[in-house]
Amino acid sequence: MDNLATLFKEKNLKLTPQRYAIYKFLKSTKSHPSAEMIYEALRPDFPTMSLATVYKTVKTLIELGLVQELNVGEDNFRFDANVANHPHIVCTKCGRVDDIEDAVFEHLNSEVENYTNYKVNTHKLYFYGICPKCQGS
Amino acid sequence: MDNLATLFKEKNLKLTPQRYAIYKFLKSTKSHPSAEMIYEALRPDFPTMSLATVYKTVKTLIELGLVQELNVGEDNFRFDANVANHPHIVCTKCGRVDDIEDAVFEHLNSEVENYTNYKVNTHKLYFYGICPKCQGS
DNA sequence: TATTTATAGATAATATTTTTCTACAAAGAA
DNA sequence: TTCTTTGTAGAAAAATATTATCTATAAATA
Repeated sequence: MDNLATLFKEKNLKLTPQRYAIYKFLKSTKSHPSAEMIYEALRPDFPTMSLATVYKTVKTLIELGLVQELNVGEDNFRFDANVANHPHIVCTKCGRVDDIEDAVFEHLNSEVENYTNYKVNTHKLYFYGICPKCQGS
Repeated sequence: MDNLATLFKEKNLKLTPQRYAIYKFLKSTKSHPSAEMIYEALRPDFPTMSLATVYKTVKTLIELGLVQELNVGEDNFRFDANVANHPHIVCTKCGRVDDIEDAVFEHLNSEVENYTNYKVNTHKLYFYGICPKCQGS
C-alpha cells in the first residue's frame, strides 16, 4: 500500500479513496470483473462514485502497470490486478473467468517466431471449456 | 459457391447479393476486417448497403460456421472466413492482424486440463509483436 | 399469377467507453 | 495559517459499437 502511494506520487497522481478502493478490490478478487461489476461492487461503500471514475481509474492503473485488461470475447473488457502474464479460461456455460495458475507458456513466443517474420513480444491465451461446477449440473 | 447456395437453402436463408459479397470479401482477404472495414470495402459496389446489414450478415455467417469472430483486444470485433482454429498475431505498431499458419497448438487444451478442473474444449491464442514491415522502419 | 416468406435498409435503441466541464480538495508556496 | 496551484470526482454529454424494430420489397413457392 505504501509503495502504491509512492508510485502515485512519482507520477504526480493522487491516490484518492476511489482509486485506492478500486485497486484494492481488483487485488482482492480473482473474478476478473468488468467496469460495471467493479462499479456495482463498490457502490455500497462509495454510493456517489460514478461509472466514469471506474473507467478512468482502471485506465490509469493499466498505464501504471498495476492492472491488465482482458478480452475474453465478450462485448466488454475485464480487468485483472494480477499483471503477471498468465492464461485464462472461460466457462462457456456460466461465463466465469479463471486464471490458469502455474502454467507457463512463455516458450510459445519463440515457437511462434518460427512460423512468422514477426518479432514476438507477448501473448494472450484464452481457453474455453466447462468449469467444475457446470460439469456437475 | 454452389455449396454455399446449398447451405443457405438448407437453412431457409436467402443468398442475397449483399450476403454473397460479404462472404466472398471475407474469403478473399487475410486482413481480418471489422464490420466497419467490410462496410467501407464494399461500399463502392454496394453503395446502398447499410452497416446493419453487415452486422446481421456476419452474425448469420458465424451461426453457419462459415466465419469466426476475433477479439484481439480492440474495442471492436474482427472477422475471419478461415474457420480452422489457428492463432493470430497482432502488430502492436501498425495494428495489422495476421494468421499464424501451420502452427498447431491443439495439444495445449489437454495440457491446460492438468492445471485446472475445467473440461477444455477450445482456445483462442493471440500473439503480439512487431511485423516485418514495422521492424524495418 | 397470387401468396408467402425472408431480408435490406432506415431508424431507433442499447451498451460500452470516452470526453468535457466545473467544483472541490489536497499539496505546496507565501 | 492563508493563498494558490493542480489533479480529480462526478455529472452530463458525446462517441463508438452493436442490436432490434419496422416496413417495403424481391425472391421463392403455390
